[in-house]
Amino acid sequence: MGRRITALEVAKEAGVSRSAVSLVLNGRADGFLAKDTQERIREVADRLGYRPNLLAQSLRNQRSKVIGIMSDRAVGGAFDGAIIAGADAVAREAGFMTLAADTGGEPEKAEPVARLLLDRAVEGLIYLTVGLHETRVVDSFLRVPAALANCYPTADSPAAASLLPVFIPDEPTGGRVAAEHLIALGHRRIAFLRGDDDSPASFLREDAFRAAMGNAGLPVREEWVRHGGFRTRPAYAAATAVLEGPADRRPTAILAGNDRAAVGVILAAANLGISVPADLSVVGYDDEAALADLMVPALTTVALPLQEMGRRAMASVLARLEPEAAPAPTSPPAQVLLPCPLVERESTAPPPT
Amino acid sequence: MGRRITALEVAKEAGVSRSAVSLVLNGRADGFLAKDTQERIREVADRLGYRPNLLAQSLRNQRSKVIGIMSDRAVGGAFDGAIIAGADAVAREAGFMTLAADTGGEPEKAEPVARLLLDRAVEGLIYLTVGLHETRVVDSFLRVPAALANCYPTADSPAAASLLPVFIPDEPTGGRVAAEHLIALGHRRIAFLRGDDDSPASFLREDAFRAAMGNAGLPVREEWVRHGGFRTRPAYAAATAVLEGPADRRPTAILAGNDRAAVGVILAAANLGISVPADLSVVGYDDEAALADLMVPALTTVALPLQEMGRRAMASVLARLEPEAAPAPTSPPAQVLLPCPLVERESTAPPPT
DNA sequence: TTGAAAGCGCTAACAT
DNA sequence: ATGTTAGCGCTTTCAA
Repeated sequence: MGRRITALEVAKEAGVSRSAVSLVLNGRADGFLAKDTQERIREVADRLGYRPNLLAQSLRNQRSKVIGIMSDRAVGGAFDGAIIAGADAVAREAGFMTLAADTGGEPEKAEPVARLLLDRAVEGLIYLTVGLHETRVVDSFLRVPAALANCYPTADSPAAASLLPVFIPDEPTGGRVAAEHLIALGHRRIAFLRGDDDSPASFLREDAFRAAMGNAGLPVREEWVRHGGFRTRPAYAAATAVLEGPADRRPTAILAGNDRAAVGVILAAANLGISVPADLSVVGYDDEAALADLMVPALTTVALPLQEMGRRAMASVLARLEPEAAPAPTSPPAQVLLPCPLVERESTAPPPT
Repeated sequence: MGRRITALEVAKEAGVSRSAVSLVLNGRADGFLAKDTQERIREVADRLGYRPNLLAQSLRNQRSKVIGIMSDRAVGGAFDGAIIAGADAVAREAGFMTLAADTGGEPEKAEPVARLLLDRAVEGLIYLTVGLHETRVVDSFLRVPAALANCYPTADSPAAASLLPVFIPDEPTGGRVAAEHLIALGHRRIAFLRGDDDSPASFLREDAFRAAMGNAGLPVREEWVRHGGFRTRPAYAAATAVLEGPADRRPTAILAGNDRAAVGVILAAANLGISVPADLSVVGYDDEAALADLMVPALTTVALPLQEMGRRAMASVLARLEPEAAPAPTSPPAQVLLPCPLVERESTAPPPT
């Protein structure tokens, strides 16, 4: 492992002082150093393959240019991955790197992990969760600019946590749009499969469904509003129950709790000989990568703004770090709802006549 | 943002020198400092909430305790995520953190990204790819202990790259095991859907299939060996073609190129009224999270050792960093094939009689 | 225009 | 058993 070139060596080789090197490489040399001296220094640095030691720079400048990202599950899932990707892109744009760590699903690890990140001198912190839910904000998050993505503070979080910017999906609108899509296609007999009970999104989506039906003057048949969960198998069972019976007495469309549940619905339909979308329209939720667009028929669904949550959370942190570069809105709203666009694919069509 | 406590402040408060603090906190104090002094220092450090600045430590010790992980695609997918998770777990175990970055799919970014990581003083480097394939190893990877996961060096890589430890799935064995599973169940009419042509895994799996059939004295029907790709839709079409015709003239089992293709097979079978696994057994490959175990019926598949590749790659790097702690095997083989275990679920059964 | 010097927070060899 | 000192690589006054 070859030793790295230091600024001092560049200075020697170029026959100048190491402050000269520093000045030139930081673009502060104009007016101090002769143009050709600057040029020579740059040339030598290049030739020697000089690269500044970012650790030393960080220490000296008290500025690490690193933002910490914490996830509540093992970093690596598709959901948190997309959020991190969004955050990372924005960070890199601004010359920052991201340092990611996860709590491995153990909430009590949040504080120690955050401290570890802080020990590495991260300048800001982002906490994100795989599914939308409440999170207890730990004290470390109040020590630097921070933001929450896909989650919001619990009531027992430190008081100041309520000031943290929160970026979450606009589930009410997403749920409404999904229902309205079906209604606009002409469906009147629409079933709703609610997701897991421990997710706030499940109820938000159900409420939105009911509201949309009400707005359209359509009745909600309670026997068609059932728990389907967030996984394929239970949804398969729920869909089978709803779909049994003659064609004129079953729903012509089903809104599933999420994409995995929608897969269960499609599989159940196939098993019953019901053709999607000719006889039954199916709408998922999440636009889960490598799932929704992978079904045959491809799944119409509502996309979660995963990347966008990451992007916005990072932007909000960065804005507080460099006020001049990206002036924050006068009074940033504590909670931002990001749109969940409908992604129309093949699994929805007008109802059979 | 509250200022952090430094070791000097702890020293003052405890009425000792800052070297005393350093010694105690690094466990080198025994024999130098009185027990009760040590105790007092620890107590004060705790009370003040002192935490060493890891940046300063890294600079001083020339030891950052950080390993860089590079991925060829946007960090966040399920495949690279699992590899990173494995690597990260091993790193954390050893008191290291990981700094992840990706090339965003642009090979020419590999070098600059690696340099960025090196500028942050990472002590080692791991390169991983989402799918198994060749990669041009960049020079930066030869400057520190490094390893490759799920990929191997191209011929035009620097000569020294051939010495890099490589951790890849044992596709030949995996493919063989999949075929033998079907054969052991009693299947004789087995079709094979090859994956994408640009993946070495596709051909490795096909060769393994042919070998297993040969070993069992079973004929390979060329019209049942077709290109199915790695995505659902083309596989759906290929499976439909293979499955048309009367039950006694079609295969009783299909080996798909990967799990997504297997989903296409299952969907195609459903569409043709062929029941899985009663009339047709289906085997996937990859054990893609949130896909294989999510189908109904759940997919029998061959698991890729994703986490294991990450784990082993990290262990290999760490071993060279701390020779005493984890003595490397005398002469580590340059290329390690990691087993791909069969995961038996519901989509396979004995053939119809 | 340049160079010397201080200091970011830490560790370790050395002197006391 | 304790304190002093030098230095990791860098930036930034300040004096020359």
